Amino acid sequence: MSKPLTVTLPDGSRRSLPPGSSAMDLAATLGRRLAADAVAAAVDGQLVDLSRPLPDGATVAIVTADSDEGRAVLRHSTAHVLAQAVCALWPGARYALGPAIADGFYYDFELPDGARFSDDDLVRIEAEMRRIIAEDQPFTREELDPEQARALFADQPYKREVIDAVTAGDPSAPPEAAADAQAGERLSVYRNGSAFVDLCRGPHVPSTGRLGHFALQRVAGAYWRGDEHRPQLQRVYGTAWESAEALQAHLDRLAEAERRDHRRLGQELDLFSFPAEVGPGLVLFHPRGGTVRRLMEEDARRTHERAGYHMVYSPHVTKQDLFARSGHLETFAESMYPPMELDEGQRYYLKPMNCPFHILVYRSRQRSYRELPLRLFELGTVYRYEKSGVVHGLTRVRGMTQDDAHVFCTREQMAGELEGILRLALGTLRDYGLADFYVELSTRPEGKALGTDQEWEEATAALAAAASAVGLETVLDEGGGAFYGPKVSVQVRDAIGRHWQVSTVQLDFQLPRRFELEYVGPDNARHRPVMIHRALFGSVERFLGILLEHTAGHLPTWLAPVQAAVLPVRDDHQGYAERVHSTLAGAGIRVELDPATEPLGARIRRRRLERVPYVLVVGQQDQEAGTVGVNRRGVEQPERDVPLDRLLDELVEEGLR
RNA sequence: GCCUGGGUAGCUCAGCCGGUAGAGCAGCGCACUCGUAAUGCGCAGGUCAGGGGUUCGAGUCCCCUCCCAGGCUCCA
Repeated sequence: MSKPLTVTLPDGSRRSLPPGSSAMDLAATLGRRLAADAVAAAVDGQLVDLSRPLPDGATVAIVTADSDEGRAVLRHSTAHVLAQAVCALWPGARYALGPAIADGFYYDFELPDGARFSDDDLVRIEAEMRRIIAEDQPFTREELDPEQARALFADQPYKREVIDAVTAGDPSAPPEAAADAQAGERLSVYRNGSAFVDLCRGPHVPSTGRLGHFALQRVAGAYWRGDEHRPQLQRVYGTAWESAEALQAHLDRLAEAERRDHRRLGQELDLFSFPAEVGPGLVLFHPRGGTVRRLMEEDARRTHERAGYHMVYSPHVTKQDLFARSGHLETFAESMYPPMELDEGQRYYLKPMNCPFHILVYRSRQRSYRELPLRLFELGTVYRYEKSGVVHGLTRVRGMTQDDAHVFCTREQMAGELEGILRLALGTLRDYGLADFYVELSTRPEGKALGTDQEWEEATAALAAAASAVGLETVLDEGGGAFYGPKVSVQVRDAIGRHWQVSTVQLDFQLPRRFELEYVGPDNARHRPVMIHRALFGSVERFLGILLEHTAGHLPTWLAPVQAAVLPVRDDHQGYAERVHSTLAGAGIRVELDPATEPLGARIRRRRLERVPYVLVVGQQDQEAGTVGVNRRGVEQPERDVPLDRLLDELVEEGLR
């Protein structure tokens, strides 16, 4: 008779169990519900199968499917079932890696004879997976030494490569599916059903019957181990959840993101388009989108002038020498449009950045310390030759306009300038209705960075200080800085929880040196200024895209291309409608009139779908009383008999800047 | 750049085994004059992304190019 074993639960209490008890046994003593929801256990912080015998004295937490860890186990187990199904349907298929990822899982395959998956195949695979799940096959763990594992996976070259990498202690071994083994140690495999076995660290759910709330989503090509020189495999993506409700909620979130897609809204609201005739990543702004953009740009100019910036302009093309001197041709050439040959071999480039021009403005004459900080601002249109596979709507384009500025200052002024810029950025973002931010601090990149360690440290510290001064949560992005300096960026969380990089602030000691910038100090000696690159929107186009997705097209009233529509109930109210229209238009409101050529309900519907903030209905009573019926965006019930003066005040207050 | 899947009317999409193009919405015309999310009838609208090939015949099959989507790689 061996002694009972004792384990500690997460709340600090202890339990005694018969010797050899597993986590599943423990869960059963804690409650039937818990046992039913359990998918794995955390033993001393290590995730293991529920069936694993518990060591005496361990701290044990039961992991349920509705936790992040539990969902990861669920998803990984579902990925195994996916591979099992594919192997059943395509005998001879090779399977590579199949980890859990955010919201789901994937598995990479190489099918016999170069076969490929189609959408119909997804349906077949899913049916086979449901069959496997219905059989409630147990997942069983086995441990093998490397030689046994190689023999077991003799026909699976990708698995053998993983075994070799893991047993060799290769640090580049794929962590997502690697067996948790050191060189020379045993490897674990998991079996379920009679035919399927996969190299895997685990843990897994006890049996396939625990799975089922999943959906296969799409197929995609993916390079083996992310290397574009290696074979490209067929990847199947899916999502899996702990319950039908959680799965449905996720699918609803995806549908909501689809409805908010700025490319779709851009078309529906007639804001912009990307005609094939123009080229990928190149935007055409229509009148309404043009209005929004004009308002954003006017607002940006006003804000920057108030903050002590000077407006400058620079050309779209320039000679090669300028970008050679700035270093862009060395470090950025891949993203530049090819040059034009002009004037007996002189090469001109489309500009991918504005900074060299602003530097030349600075350098156009001698500068005194009394002029610093000198802040030069430009809505600068730049062109970048983004790879064809990466352009995406307004958020990744080949031609864009940055709200770009360069601040030239002394080292002493640097900290104050950085903090001021961050405050300006946050104020601007709040004006657009964005409220949930954090700051990301990007440090020195590997390899390609210019400058001394000491400069990088000083610059990074200055940025960190500014970030903490504005009181925002800061996340470190190791090695994410530009080649010429570290970066602080403001990340925005949008209405459906995604985050986007918007404002960026970069410190630069390099360009002032390359261009030999100077100012004359109070000591009458020449000094080198520091340069700060910064953009608040990032690019106007991209920011508009983010804003459209965040607001689902309900731009703040001050940005709405049409702020109000006036709808006469019948033809004989047309005269009064025209007076309402001209009153609002005269006050600077963007207002349109919809004559009574179709039923009122149809006109209201159209304007609501257009997201017009104020839909104004005027009829007999209004005409007699000098009032309007007001439909406010987002409000179901209209408000009747609103005096025109009162409405005008409201519109001016909300709609004008 | 790579992989896969796409491109049919302004938009969303149907179009079977190759037999010569269809719907809804939008547009235009006429009628309707209406108090809160789609009035009715009619008309027009197409180089089926572009080019080449196979075929008696191609939206449909094959090849090339362009563009789009989702991934992969990249993202100063």
